[in-house]
Parts: sequence; structure tokens; C-alpha cells
Amino acid sequence: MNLEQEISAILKEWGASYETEIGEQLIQFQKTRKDMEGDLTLLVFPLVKPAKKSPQMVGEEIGELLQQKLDFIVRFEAVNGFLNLVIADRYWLGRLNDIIADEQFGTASKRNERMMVEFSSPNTNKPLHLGHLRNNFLGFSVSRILEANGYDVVKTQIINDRGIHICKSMMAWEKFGNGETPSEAGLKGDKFVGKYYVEFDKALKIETAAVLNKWQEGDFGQAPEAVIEEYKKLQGVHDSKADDPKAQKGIADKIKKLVNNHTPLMQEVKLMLQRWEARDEETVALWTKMNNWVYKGFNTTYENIEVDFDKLYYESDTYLTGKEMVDLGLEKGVFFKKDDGSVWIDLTEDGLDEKLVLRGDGTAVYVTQDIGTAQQRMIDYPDLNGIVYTVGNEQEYHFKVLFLILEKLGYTWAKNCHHLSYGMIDLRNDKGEVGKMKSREGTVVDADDLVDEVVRMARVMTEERGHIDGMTDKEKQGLYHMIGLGALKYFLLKVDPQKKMTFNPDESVELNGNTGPFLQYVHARISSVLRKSDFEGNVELSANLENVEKEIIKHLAEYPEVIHQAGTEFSPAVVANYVYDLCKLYNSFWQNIHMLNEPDINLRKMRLQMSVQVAKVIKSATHLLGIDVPQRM
RNA sequence: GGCCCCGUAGUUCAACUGAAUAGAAUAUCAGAUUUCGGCUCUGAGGGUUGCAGGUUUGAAUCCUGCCGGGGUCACCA
Repeated sequence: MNLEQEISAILKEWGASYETEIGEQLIQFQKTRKDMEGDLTLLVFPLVKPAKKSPQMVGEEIGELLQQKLDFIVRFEAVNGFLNLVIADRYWLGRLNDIIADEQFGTASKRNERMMVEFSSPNTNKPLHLGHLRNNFLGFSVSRILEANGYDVVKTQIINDRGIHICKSMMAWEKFGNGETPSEAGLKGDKFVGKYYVEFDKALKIETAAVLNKWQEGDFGQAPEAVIEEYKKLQGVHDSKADDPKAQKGIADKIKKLVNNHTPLMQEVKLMLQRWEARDEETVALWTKMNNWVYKGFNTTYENIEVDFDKLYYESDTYLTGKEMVDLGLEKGVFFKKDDGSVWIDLTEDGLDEKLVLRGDGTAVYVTQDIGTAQQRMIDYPDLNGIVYTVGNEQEYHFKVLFLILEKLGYTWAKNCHHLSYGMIDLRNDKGEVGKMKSREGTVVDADDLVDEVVRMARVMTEERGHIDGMTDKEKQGLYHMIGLGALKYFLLKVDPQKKMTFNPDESVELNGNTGPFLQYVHARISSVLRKSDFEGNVELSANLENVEKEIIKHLAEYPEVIHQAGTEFSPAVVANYVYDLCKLYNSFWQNIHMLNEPDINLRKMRLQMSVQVAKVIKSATHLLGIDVPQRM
């Protein structure tokens, strides 16, 4: 039984003497303010009512009672409805011994429940960028946090390997590639395919402009009647709105989209998609070849950022399951069919709109595929308790719809699905202007480049000030990578996921202050002193604690609760802030109190043991963030 | 326009989900440390928590209304 529980038990007895029941909700603890004496504070306000006395009087009454019953309460002070309790050192030393004895301190025991965490899931036409890094680090860290909370976790991603966008890069490679391979071009596979996707886009833009010109001159080529009519109608509206430039621009965009859709190039791509759906051998072979290039490139990046997956899902495997689910939903009456054959769900009663789940031509849309994937996952893992989807917050509406659909289809696990939503990353340039990342404007921060850059920075810093004599080159490389990646991961994870963040390439990845390398440094320093000392066994309960030492032990003791909170909130930021505070506390101790030349052997042992436990928790907490800590740096 | 998210020191972020004088980092200024690792530590200045009401013994936190920023409302993914 811990301290809070013992006090709660006494408070319940105390309540009984007033013939009131003291519920858990009325018993609230908090840390004692720094400028007050005490280790733990009980809020008296909620307890005032039953006693019908002033907060001050109730505080003193409870204080006396607690001191009488619990011998490790040394003193108490009641101030304005706050009861500050001073706890004896031997109590905290006892807690330290508990922590020493627990190898897996902080982590919960197995609960035999399985959770799936989906993250990454990139577009195969675009190399990974900074936004994906936030996604990957978040998803990976949440997986570890859930494991620490006792879940069995399956890390997964859905690979969007199907659809018209894939055909675009395939078409471009066929037209402009001359059979070139990534190695011939000296590019990573994902970068290579991305290059052709961009080339397609360029060609399409030029062609769209040309076709638009022709249409404006009345030359409609092979365009179908209905499209020409639509165009003329839009053009009419456009011309009539000469006085409203904003509306006119909107119409102009619609016209562009229409033209874009009927260029010869787009027609060709659509034919290619049809050939793919019909399993045309040549098309599928090209598709397979190019996808494998992409996967190879992605895997290099995943290895580099030390992220991995237990199970991969491919959209090309699950979209058909999705269509079957739609049929099933039609039978159940969850969905309905419109005259043109398209299938919908009516969510107006839930405060949303009608949503399309299958196109008029019978092909799958985004949500169809997600329904199918969810179903496939349940088949593969029948004991699955829930799925966490790590996806940007611009898709919040989509996931609301998806979860509602799953629920209406009758899946009980739908209520355990969670959209781990995170904010976008804006960029700040050297002029201080904030803007969005846009591939078209070349303002995307490439993931590989960024990792290289932070590793380079880590090398420069470490060569200047590090303790790396006697390391082999290979060990040094590993260390720079560990530090650089640690800086990047910590930077992206310390912020509450829901908040959007601003990234300045020049300033953002610092190695000082509230950063990953700061944590790594503290761990390395503790490791260093431990190499020079002995630290076995339990500590004596009779030692006297300095204030910082007590603070450190108190902070250590909170670790299990931190893991629990991080798990229920799916928030690595909780862990990050906790471990940072621990390191700061420890540094303050380090600066003021020496260990190795302390003459009192019990005191020396206690300090060394406490340091070992601090190092243990740093290692454990940073592990939850996907960050490694070194022995030396 | 409807719905969702965000607004806290110059800047980047906290605040245990309603508690005492809103905390860190960074930058600035002033100091410490020849000794276990200076990527360290101590201190100072810096705030009407976007604005206005309301609920409460008590509000950055909950409610209402504004203001500002972003997102989303596709037979795109």
C-alpha cells in the first residue's frame, strides 16, 4: 500500500465519524509548492462540507489524526485549505529500495489484450518528408508506450499501392524513362519514382494549358458532348461574374479541373488503371517493378530512423474486401443505393452528412478501402482490442465517418478505434515568415536529408567537446547517428501531438537545453561515474537526505503513473516532459553534491544507487520515445 | 456559412484535467565551478493566459458570445 492509499483509508474512517462517506473523488493530492515546507499536500476544500467547519480547522484536525496514525509523518501545516505533510526520509529511502528491487520499474504487467497501431502509410509517389517523421516517431513511440502498459502491440501500416496516382508515375516512366533504373540514375528508389511523378505532373500541366486554349477557340477534339456542355455552362458563369474576382477564380479552377480530366494524357492514364484492374500482365509487371523500387527506398529510410513494422497491409489486397463489406452493408440496410448505382450512408442523424462509400462505376473510394482493411485486420487478429490510427488532423472528419460506419456495420471493436491525430508542421524561413510545406513550391523538408543534417551537426558538436578517445570509427559513426536522431525524435515528440508545430531548419534541432542530447548526456555522465565505483545492494534507511535527493526520489516514484497517463492519452509528450524534469533535477544534484569522495559509506552508496536508478529510468523513458542513450558521448 | 482544432513571457513549449504567487527552455543580463564529464549549475528581468461576460470558496482549465489562425465539408487519396 502506498502513501496515498494509506492516507485515503484513514480519511474514510474520519468521514465515518461524521457519518459521511468520503468517495475517492473527494481525496485529492498534489505536490507541495516549492516555497512551502512539505512533501505532499492534501486538498482540504472538498472535505470541508461533511465536517461543517472552516477549511483551516478541518486541515488541522486531519493533520493531527494522520500524524497520530502514520509514524512517518513528521510534521504538518494547515494553510488555507491546504494540508502540507512532511514525510520522513526513511519513507523515501524505502521507496528507493522498492525501485531498486524492480527491474522493470514503471511498466505494467501483461494484460493479455492486443492493440494495433497504424502509422507511416505514405503515398508511394512521394519520398518521406518531415511530416512523415512526426507520424512515424509518434506511432512508434505510442506502440512502445502501449507495450509498457501491458498490451501486446502490432505495429502496422497500410500501403497505398493502388489507384490512379500510381499509374501516373508508371506512365511517366514509360514515356520519358528510356528504361532507366534507380541505380543507373544514382537515386534511392522512392526518390527515383517520385521524380517521374513530378515529371508527369509537369507534362500534364502543359497539356492542360494547351487543351484549354483549344477549347476556348472552340476546338473540342474528341471530348464527349456532356463534357463540352458542362464546359460551356461553366464558362458562361465565369464570364457573368466579372465583378466578383473571387468567385470567378473558383469557377476557373473548376474549369481547369474539367479540362485536366479530359486531356489525352489523363485518358491514357485512366486506360492504364483499367488495364491494371483487369490484371493485364504487362501493366501489373511494371506496377510491381516500380513499387519494389519504392519499397526498397522506403526501407532504407525506416532503417535509418530505426522504425519497424510487424505486419504490412496493401491497399491492393484489401480494397476488394471493402467492396464485399459494402454489399453486406447494403443487405443490412446500413447503406443505400442511388439511381446512378453509387452507394451511400446517411449520417445526418449523427450530425454528419451523407457519405459516398462506393462510386457509381463500382470502384472503391478511400473509405471503402479503410473498411476492408479494418475487416482484414480483425480476421488476421481475432483477439484485437482496438486500432490506433496515426494520421494527420486534416483527416479527423474521415475517421469520424469510418468509425461510425464500422459501428453501424455491427463491429463491437469499433468503439476501441482511436484516431491519433496530430497537427501539421509549418516551416519558418530565415526571414521569420511562416508557411506550409508544399512539394510544388519546393518547400518540403526531405526526411533523408534532414536526418543526414542532424547527424552531421551531432558529429561537429561531439568532435569539439565529446569524450570519444579510443572509439573506433564505426563506434563514432553509431554515436553521431544516435545523438542526431535522438535530437530529432525528441524535438518532434516533446510537443503535444494535437498542436501544430513550427519548424525552423536552422534553429530547431538544438543540442542544448530541452533536447534529446541533454538526456543522453546525463545518462552518459552517470554511466561514467558508475564505471569508477561500486554500487550494489539496498540502501540504509537511516541515511539523511538532502532536499534535491528527496526531490529526485519523489520524481522517480512517479514514473509508473506517467507511463499510465501517456498510455491513456496516447501521448509521448507526457513521457518526454517527465524525463526532462528528471534530468534537470539530477543535474542540479550533480552540481552540488559529490559522490565518490563522500566519506560516509552509507551516504555514498545511497547516492550511487540513486544515480543508477535515475539512469535506469532515463533509459527506460527514452526507449519509450524510440531514443537510445549512450554510455559515453 | 456548418462542424472540428488551436490561441499562455520576445520565441518554442509546460501546467497532474478546477486549486496557493501560471512554470521550464531559449535569447538577454549578472554570477559559480582548477577535482566524480562545462553539452553543467545559481540568480535577475520578461505575463491582464486573444477579448467580454457567466458558474464556483477557487478558472489558463468548465459554459456562452465575440476576435484571430488553421483544418474540413469531393464519385481525390
